Amino acid sequence: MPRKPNHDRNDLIDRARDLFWRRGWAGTSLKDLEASLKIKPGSFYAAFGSKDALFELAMDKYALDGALRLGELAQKYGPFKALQRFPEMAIANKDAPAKACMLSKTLLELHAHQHPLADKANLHLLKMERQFAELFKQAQAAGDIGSGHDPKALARRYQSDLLGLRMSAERDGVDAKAIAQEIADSLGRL
Amino acid sequence: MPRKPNHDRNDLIDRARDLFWRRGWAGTSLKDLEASLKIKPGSFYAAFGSKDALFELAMDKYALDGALRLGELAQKYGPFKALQRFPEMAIANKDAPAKACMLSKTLLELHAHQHPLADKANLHLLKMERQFAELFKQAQAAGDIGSGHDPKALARRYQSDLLGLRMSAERDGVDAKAIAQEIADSLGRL
DNA sequence: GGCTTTCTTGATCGATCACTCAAGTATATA
DNA sequence: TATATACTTGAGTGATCGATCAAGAAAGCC
Repeated sequence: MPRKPNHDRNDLIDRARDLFWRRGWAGTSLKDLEASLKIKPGSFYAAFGSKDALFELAMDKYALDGALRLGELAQKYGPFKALQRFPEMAIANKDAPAKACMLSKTLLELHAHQHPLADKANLHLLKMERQFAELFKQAQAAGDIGSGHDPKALARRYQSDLLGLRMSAERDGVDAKAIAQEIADSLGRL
Repeated sequence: MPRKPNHDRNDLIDRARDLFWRRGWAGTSLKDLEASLKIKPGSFYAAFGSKDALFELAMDKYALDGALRLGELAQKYGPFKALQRFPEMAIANKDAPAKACMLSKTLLELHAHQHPLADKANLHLLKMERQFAELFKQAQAAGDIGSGHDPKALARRYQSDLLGLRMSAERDGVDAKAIAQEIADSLGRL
C-alpha cells in the first residue's frame, strides 16, 4: 500500500562497507555516509537505526563475502591450492577499498574501548580460522600436507600470516606479492 | 628566572604514548589526555602545540624504544638468537598498553585519510625493516642462516609475520605464544 | 479521488571535538 | 622586596559529532 523505498538496501550496505572498511569506524562520519549513500539523516535512521547497526551489517557482509570467495576457490582448485592462492588473491583486487582486512582494522580500532563491534570482528575472525582449519584438514586427507600437523595450529599460523600480509600490503613501498608467494611456498613444504 | 614546570615532559610523553598506543588517534580525546597527564588545556597547548604534535613525539619514542630493545637483544644474544627471541618478547609484556604494534595501528587508522602521521608510521616501519635486514645479514655472516637468502627479503617476511603475530596477540582466544614459537622455529630452518 | 501507510526531507538537538586566551600564580634575578 | 618571566588555570570558541522529529511526498488500497 505504501510507497516503495528509493534506495536498494543491499546497495546501501555495500557502499557503507566500502567506506567503513577504508576509513574505519571513527573515521567515517554520518556526513560521509549521507554523502556516499545519497540519503538524508531521517532516512538513514529509519533504515538502519544507528551508525553502529549499519557497521555491523557491513561487517557481516564483508565476512560473508570472504567466506564465499574462499569456498569458491576451494570448489574450483581444491583445498590445498585454494589455501595457496588465497593470500595473493586477498591483496590483488585493485578496486578494493583497502588491502588490510576490515575485521582486523575494526578489532584494532575498537578493542581498547571494549566496543561490541570489536567482539563481533573477533567472532568473524574465529569463524574464518575454522574455515581455514577445515581446508587444512581436507588438504591432509588429500595427501597435500603431511598428517603430522594439527589443522587448527596450521590455521592459526596461516591466519596470522595472512593478517600480516594484508597489513603489509597496506603500506607503501612493500612488495606484498612477494610475501604472498612465500606464504604459498611455505605451505608446499608442510 | 621564571617558575619551573610542574611536570616532567618526558613522563608526559610516556603517558601520552601509552594512551595513543592503546586507544588510537581518534580514540584518544584531549579530555583523556588532560586526565591522564593531569594537565589543563592551556598547559597542554603551551607544551606540545597540538594533539598531532604530541602523537608524533609519542610515536617517535615508541619507535626508538623498540629499536633500542632489539639492539640490546642482539648485543646480548647475537643477531640470530635476537631475531628468534624478539617475537615472543614483543607479545610477552603484560604491562604494555596493547599487544599490537602502535605503528601498524596508526598506519591502518590514518592511511586512508592521507594523514601525515600515517606516513611517519610507515617511515618508522621502514627503519625497523632495515634493522631486521642488518641482523639477518649478520646472522648469515655468522653462519646461522644460509647465505642463499636475500637479507632484505628475509626482513620483509619477518616483519610481516611479526605484525601478524602482534595483531593476533591482540585478539581473545588466540595462542599467540605458539605462533611466536613457530616464527622462531622457522628461522632455524633457513 | 480519498485514505492509509511508508519513505524522505532538513532543521535542529545536546554533547563532544580540538583548541584559545585572558587572568592568575609561582619563581629566579635584580 | 620588586620585577620580569615563565607556567597554570578553566571558562569559552566555533565546528562537528551522532541522532531526532515534525512535516511533506509518494504509492497501493478502497
